[in-house]
Amino acid sequence: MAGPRWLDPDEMKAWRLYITTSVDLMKALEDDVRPFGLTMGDYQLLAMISEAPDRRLRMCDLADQLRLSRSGLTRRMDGVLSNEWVARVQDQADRRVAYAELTTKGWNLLRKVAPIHLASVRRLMIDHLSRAEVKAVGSAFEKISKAL
Amino acid sequence: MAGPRWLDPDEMKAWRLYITTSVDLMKALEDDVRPFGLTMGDYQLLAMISEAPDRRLRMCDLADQLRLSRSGLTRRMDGVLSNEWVARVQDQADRRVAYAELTTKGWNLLRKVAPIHLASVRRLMIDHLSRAEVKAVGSAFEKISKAL
DNA sequence: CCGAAATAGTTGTGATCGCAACCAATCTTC
DNA sequence: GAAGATTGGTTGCGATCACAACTATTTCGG
Repeated sequence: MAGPRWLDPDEMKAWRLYITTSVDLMKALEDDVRPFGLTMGDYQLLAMISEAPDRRLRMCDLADQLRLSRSGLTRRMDGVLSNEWVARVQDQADRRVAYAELTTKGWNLLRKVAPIHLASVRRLMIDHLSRAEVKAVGSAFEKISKAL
Repeated sequence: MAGPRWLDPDEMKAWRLYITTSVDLMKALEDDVRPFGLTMGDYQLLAMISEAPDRRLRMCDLADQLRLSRSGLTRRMDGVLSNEWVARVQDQADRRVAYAELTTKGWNLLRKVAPIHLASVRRLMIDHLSRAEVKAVGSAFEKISKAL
């Protein structure tokens, strides 16, 4: 085991706190959207579509952005379709393609939930950080993301 | 919607990159332990036990540290038990209690995999960050963790 | 001490999600 | 323009995990 350098205390601290806290943080965010009948998965799906032109997105692109497999997205759509937050629209030009389109009902729900979710993100994370920490977290994950 | 303050660009960047990159990062770490027949869940379980006195831990404490429900841990144990990486040891004093104890086989596996996993953490995350960013990530998640 | 409450762990059930296999539509190549 | 490759999406299946209900053991109040 001529192995790689071990992690020094700062590195170990960053790594461990990041890993364990991330799980807790996600559960806390989940708790805050549950009263609206949403999971974080649903919320992120709605939010993602809402930012696309015409509030619609190809299934394919949606899956990529949500980091879901195609089959994973198909199953997640079941829920938001039956709740009529999202409608399925078949593309006329390329008949393989389906769009996920936010309904008025979905849009209204999102407008209601987004401020609550935003407040959660502040309360649980952002508001505890100094300006420097916010910037450092941003640049750190930007670098990690680019390297992936 | 007299709502809370929106996120400014730095805050939004930190939040979004953190959320999306975390998913990708976890998948990449998963890929690196898979060749050893391990999931990250298994790895974290083995690592957690290995650091406890006598390399054994009460099921209960293990579940808390791994952020698993009790039933979740019971099911996860199935895998590591059948692979004989961990043994189940009943407490004689309190017969409700079971310990998860790392076997020699499990310990040998962990010694082999740990350096590879460590190298992954460096390659995928730590080595891309400046010293200041490492410290900032550590202190940021420490604050978030304490607030939870 | 004895019954009630608390604690440790497992099992039934249902949700989520990935992989492999599949079907359908489009594009490519000769 | 037809065969083969590629792309978009769904379905069968298995893995993971949480919640609720359950059993077994221990602890506590009176």
